[in-house]
Amino acid sequence: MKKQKLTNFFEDFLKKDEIFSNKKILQISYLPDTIQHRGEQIEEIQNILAPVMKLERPSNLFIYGKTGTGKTVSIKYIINQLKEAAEKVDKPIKTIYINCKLKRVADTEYRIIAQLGREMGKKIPDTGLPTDGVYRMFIDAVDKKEKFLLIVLDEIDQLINKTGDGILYNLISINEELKNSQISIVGISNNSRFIDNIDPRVKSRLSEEDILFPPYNALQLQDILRKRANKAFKKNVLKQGVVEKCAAYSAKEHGDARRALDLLRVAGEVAEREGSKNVSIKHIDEAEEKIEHDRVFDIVTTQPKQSQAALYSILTINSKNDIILTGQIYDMYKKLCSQISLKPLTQRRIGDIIAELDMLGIINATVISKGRYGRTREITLSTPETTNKKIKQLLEEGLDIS
DNA sequence: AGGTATTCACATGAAACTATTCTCTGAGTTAGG
DNA sequence: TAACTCAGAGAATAGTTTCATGTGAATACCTGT
Repeated sequence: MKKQKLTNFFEDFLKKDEIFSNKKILQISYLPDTIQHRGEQIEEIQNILAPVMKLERPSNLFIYGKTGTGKTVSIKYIINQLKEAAEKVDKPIKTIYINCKLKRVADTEYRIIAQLGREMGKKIPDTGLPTDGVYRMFIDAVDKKEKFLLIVLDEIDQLINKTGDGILYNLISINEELKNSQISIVGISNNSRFIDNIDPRVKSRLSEEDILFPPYNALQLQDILRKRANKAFKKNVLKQGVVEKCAAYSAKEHGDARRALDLLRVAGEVAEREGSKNVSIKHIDEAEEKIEHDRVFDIVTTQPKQSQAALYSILTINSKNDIILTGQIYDMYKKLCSQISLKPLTQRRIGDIIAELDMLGIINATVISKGRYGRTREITLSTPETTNKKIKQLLEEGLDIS
């Protein structure tokens, strides 16, 4: 009896595959073979980088634009083209793409240089070496024979405000040490103000050229979505208005194509799980909710214990009244710590943790001044009541609270 | 009444410290010739 | 004598703590009317 059920389940599961024909296409890692609505920018970048084919050093380039405006896709597309072309005519051109946001891979000066060195074929350990030693290794590797190196640093703003702008300065000055080779740098950043906060000497040299990727508007998003959806979904699966709704939703949020694609994919998954044969607007609403829900849960469960404890304190106080202040949280937190025998952190640190939770969008914390009665953060929760309860339960398990 | 000074309750910043992980180096040890 | 082992010095990094300084506006305190 049981066995029967099981096989049926899997059979059904297979049959359910009536929605997607190729889900990969909707994933963010997918590289489309043509890029829509970014022709202007791509052409501009190509023009700037083109001299490298004649073995002249192209200008350093700085690209900025909000998330999901096609920066990464475009540059990857161009790099691929360049690689192919260089191979064909046998020019010594090498490109390296590094995403500076990747935790524990490329988010410090040492790791960036180590990563670059590895790309050049050196074996560099994760730790233990002095940073300037790694610089030497990298420079030696590059300069061994004549070549042109194009380094793309994606999400460079994350790196800089974590570690300062020393890296950029060093990286730019490497050129002076190289005898045979030359380096050009392409920096990609999400926020355009970032460039104003760096050392002016570095600034002028890094952004010899810069290019702005504007957000997509709703129509462009629709185009992009439709093109990908045609390949990703089976025929006639998407109901009328689905693509439009996805596009509208994301256009509202500063034209983030990544979001829109995600939304479409999750909507498909929701429909699939439901056993529905097509994706309707209802599924999009559900997907929207699910994405947010998943995001919050994911963040909460992956936080370190101390942050979880702080969050739990906030949730506990919240059930009594609605305006919460830093001091109250700290008191509650200390009580909680002795209860679960956790070594309490200082108030200074808890203040930072609260700021972090705010950044992650789990809570809303605003600094307010209450005049004679001091200055503090006023904290409210950004998630609905039901979610809060679930989060609290989750934390109780994680923190072993009886 | 109107203006200035205080004061609260933290925020915010910088530096120093701790613990962990990892490499490199050179002294001491071992095993084979 | 070459190969191996192992402890100690140095580094990088994440996560804190310690110390120092900053801050916005409700109140307390004056001051001249």
